[in-house]
Amino acid sequence: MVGQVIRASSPQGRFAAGAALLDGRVLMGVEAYGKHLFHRFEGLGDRLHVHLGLYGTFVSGSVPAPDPRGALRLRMIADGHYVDLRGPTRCELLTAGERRELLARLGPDPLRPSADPEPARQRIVRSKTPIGALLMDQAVLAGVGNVYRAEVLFRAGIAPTRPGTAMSDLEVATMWSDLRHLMRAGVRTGRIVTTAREHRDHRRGPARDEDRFYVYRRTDLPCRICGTPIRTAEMAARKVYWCPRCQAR
DNA sequence: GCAAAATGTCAAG
DNA sequence: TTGACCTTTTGCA
Repeated sequence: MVGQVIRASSPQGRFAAGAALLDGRVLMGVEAYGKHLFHRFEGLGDRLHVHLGLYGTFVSGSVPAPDPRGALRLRMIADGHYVDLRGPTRCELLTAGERRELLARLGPDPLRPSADPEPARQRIVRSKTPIGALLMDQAVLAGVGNVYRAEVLFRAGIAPTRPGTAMSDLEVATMWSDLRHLMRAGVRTGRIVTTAREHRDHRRGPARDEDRFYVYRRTDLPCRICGTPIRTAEMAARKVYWCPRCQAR
């Protein structure tokens, strides 16, 4: 929709004032930092800031858009397409200063080509906090969530409970490049798949849903590598999953 | 029909 | 660390 005049509305009403400000403006660009999305509009200093949170979703399609149903926070229409936003934890207009403050609280985002992992490495190796909690901290790394935390630790063979201080520089560097690789694949395909082809039951074609992860949401199921039942526990307010044998270190 | 869970964050204590 | 919040889907009765 970039370059198009956007028709914006908030059928639910919670973002009615904001939508009215956006309506009729040209969308100039859209950018993501970690889990935060920013839209820039012509002639408007503020930017639209969207954070989906746990259950926010964008749904898009070709016009005509279906009649608004349920709680539809924001609908944008341009160039024969609509984009519906439901359930976000944030949908607001931010001034340049507010945006700067928000970005200042974020660690490097593995998806951004220019990101420098060094600040993340320093925070990790200087912290006694478990690596499973550090990976969820957006001030350490921006964009990593509960799926990537569990999966990247499995792929590295590292227990989520390991303190940051017990992480080597090489292990941190390896996790960073693995996150970069996995998250880019996620952007490219629109879904998260962290299993190597040879570790899926069906090795040809796109991964089936139940084949996408090594440990995430696989409590008590056998580890794909060693058969040991996958364990789960709360860490950093979310459930973390790991294989007690493959991630014994 | 209702509870619980879900790729998350923040304020309060 | 806990509870609140945003909304939909799924599983159970």
